[in-house]
Amino acid sequence: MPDKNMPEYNLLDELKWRGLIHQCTDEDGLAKILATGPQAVYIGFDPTADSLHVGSMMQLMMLRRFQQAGHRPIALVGGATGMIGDPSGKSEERNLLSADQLQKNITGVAAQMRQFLHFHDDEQDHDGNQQSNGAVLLNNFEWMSGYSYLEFLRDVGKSFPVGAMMGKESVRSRLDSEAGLSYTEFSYMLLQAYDFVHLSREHGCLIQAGGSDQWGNITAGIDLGRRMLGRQLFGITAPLLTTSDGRKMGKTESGAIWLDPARTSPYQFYQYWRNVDDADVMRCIAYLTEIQRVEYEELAEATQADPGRRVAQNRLAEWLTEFVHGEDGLVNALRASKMLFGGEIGVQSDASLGEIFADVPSREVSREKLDGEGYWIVEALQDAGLVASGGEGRRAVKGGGVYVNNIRANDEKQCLDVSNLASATVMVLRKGKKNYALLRFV
RNA sequence: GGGGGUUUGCCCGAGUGGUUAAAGGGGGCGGACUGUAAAUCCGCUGGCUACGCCUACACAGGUUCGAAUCCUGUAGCCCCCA
Repeated sequence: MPDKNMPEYNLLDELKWRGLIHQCTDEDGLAKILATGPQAVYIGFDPTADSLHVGSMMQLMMLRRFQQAGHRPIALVGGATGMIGDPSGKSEERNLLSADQLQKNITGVAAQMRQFLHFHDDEQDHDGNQQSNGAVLLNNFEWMSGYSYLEFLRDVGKSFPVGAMMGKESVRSRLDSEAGLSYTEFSYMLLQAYDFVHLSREHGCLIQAGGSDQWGNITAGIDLGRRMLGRQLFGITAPLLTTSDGRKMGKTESGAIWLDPARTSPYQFYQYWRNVDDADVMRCIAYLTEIQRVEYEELAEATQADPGRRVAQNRLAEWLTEFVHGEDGLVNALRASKMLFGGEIGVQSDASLGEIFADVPSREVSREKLDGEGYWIVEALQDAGLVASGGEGRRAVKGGGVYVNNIRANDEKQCLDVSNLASATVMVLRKGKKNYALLRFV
């Protein structure tokens, strides 16, 4: 139950001002059932990796917002559907995952969801009311694996007009393309549609949310619900998180931004958000954070007035980093940012350097290199992996793009020795603005 | 099956038998400026044990003191005729 003492808060209004409603099957109907009491809401997650990335954050935050409004979120991981692969928005047939990999992915993803959702029914709220909207994690493999092909065709396939399937954008675009569409992928829609029916029947779930690319799958589920159960289901989609020029957010040249700190360190995560374009930052804040409307307006105004200060970017980066990686993660990210974008790196301890430069690639080099005539800087750059060849290294130094402990080195013949160490065993090399590498002398 | 054309560095694209490691552009990488931005401007952009050496203009051979540039063959792409 929603906390009676909380200020009355209308979920749909909240979603609306945040721009989170892209499409909705029956908004008035949805508003009505939301008003009647707690509802179960489901969003499906594709376990394609053992970590979620920022693309899934939208969906998780969506569930979280529902939960905060007193509703029960159902996070569905697609153990079964993941074996098939959703063709929506994909230009090619997907590789199927092995059962082992799938299990690993589900475990990893489920752990991350705890950051966003409360999974247990709380004992009682302070009015003594039973809190009963703990999130539920389900895996559709549970009900799909035992379903025989024949039964499925009789129960589900029978209620599925091919004409409607052919009309879906996801199918059509693939049929017209060269890549084509396999029967397996074509059938994906039936599985997801059936999930909705199953959840409706077993968990009383009437609402499915998702990204706008899920519209076709969601409406398929709604149709199936009407046919099989004679029940009115609802669908709501959020816009995709894209940049102002239409590219998906959360991707960099070097890959996706993950929630798992082992894949994307808090520092990288923080930096990604801090560098969001002015044109995109307010949308990110609305979509991904719980920053309230008043502050949102202030940030928008501040950005408009003086974009150079980047108050909105900083706030976004700090909010998200703390939310996903905790206070420690944020502190580390801030410390590393300060060091990496600051001036000269003075003498540090090995431990603190190691922590700050946790993301930075490091190589071990024999300490003897520093003896005698020293360690030629070009060779050091190569050993650190910052340049591919000696020639490139020389050019980089000549062009003024190489720094040792953040001090520019401009002599290509320079040799490094013990005095260039930033800590007992570590030297910090940098090429250009942001390319760091550590050398550990052992 | 016959005839013609084309093939250049990460990509596009110039190229005279002799400073051609190959014009120009794009991209990439540095630098300046800036907001750890965009735009702009500047430099670099085959390798090396480096004032020198090596490998490069589809591939293999040949003609030349000398070839990306001429000849022959092979392969890829394009066009025309049957």
